[in-house]
Amino acid sequence: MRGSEFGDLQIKEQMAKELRQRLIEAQKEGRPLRVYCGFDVTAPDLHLGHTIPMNKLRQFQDFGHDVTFVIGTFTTLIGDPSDRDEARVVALKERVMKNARTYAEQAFKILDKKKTSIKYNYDWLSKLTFTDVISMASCFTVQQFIARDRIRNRLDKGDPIWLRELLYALAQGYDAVHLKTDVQLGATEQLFNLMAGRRLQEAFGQKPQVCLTYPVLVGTDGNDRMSKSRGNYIGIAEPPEEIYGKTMSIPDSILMQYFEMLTDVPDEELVKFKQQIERGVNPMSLKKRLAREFVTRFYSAKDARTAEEHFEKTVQKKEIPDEVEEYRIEPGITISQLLVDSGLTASRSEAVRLIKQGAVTSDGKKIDDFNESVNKGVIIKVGKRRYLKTI
RNA sequence: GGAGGGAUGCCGGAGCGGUUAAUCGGAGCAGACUGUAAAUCUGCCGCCCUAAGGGCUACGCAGGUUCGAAUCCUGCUCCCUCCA
Repeated sequence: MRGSEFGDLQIKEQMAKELRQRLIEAQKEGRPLRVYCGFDVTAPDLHLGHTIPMNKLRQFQDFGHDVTFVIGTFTTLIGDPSDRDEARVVALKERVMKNARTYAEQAFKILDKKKTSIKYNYDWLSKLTFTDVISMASCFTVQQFIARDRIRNRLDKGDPIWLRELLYALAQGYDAVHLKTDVQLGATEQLFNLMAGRRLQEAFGQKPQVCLTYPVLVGTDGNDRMSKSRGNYIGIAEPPEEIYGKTMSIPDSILMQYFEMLTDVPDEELVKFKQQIERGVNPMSLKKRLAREFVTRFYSAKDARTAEEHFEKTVQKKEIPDEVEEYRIEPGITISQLLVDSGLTASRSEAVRLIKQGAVTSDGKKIDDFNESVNKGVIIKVGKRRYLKTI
């Protein structure tokens, strides 16, 4: 139960109790618990936010329980309100199916491949009939939906609430029925959907699942929830240097939160970290530790060291990285033209702007004339970390 | 079927006839500083040009009024709310 968060003490106690009972029962019956967590495929990559429930799944797995990683290939299609014409829905479906595959691959960075079953909820949800949906709908009242904060607020503000959004809960709830789940994990905001699963399971004569919910992870900007579309995410399949660098860029204020929610660093050590920060120790050193934790988990300790060296060299010491992309030029090309041609800047205007801002150097010398010509064999640097070697 | 509201740059959101390439906030980028790609401060943030100047596009779409429109008018498309 550690790390779980319901926002409601009563539910938490109830769930703790049920989980205990369920574990005892399962042991008596000599069977493992069926545990699952579903993930909608809104973007092609899994990020740190996804790893919170995944780590929990892994724990269950390590204790010998059955873990199912459900990819929401159907629920994702319901979720997106912006795509409505036929052609785009088809495209969306293709994209979802494609992304689903990368999800499955990435999931094994955390889960044990041999012990995990991956399932796609399109497989069973798409087969439900309208009759099925109606009978499930009879398990809920509109009042229950209105009682939800998010819905209430939108109602008050006069914002639209799509019927489909309400049906979403049924779809997710049915996953639990189909899988005959004992335990479902999800983010706190998913509580309603998880509870819908309980209700449906009862209606189908099953024992209602235990729900465990976890806090939503704040993104690297320290403000909004982590999501790919906001660009404040760290993807678990990103290159090591990228994971390391992005971690170093999180605001100090969310450092401890990340340690607590995303790593296995023991509590005692975390207490020490907090004390260190209070004593005025530079959070940078702790952040490096955090960055190493991430890279180690998704790659290896060796990759973590390499990424750290890369970071220290290029960012802290501002040295040129070992490997700089080479770009073939016609001698005498102007710097602004080069920046555009090579794609280092999106337009000539941008190139000119950056040069005026003193952001462009050639072999370390600042360039201040955008018509200056460039020779072969120099290293062009734009801003903090864009490099190019002319050949 | 009826009444009303809306569509603005990556996002949010001002402007409601004239220094408006368009207030402001966020994101992004750059510079300074530093303890890191943190924080803070400053600047930039449509495109193009032989560039402290000039040009061209831009405020849902298509026309119109006007010396001049994102701002007014007409039609169209899409969205939202309420009533039936």
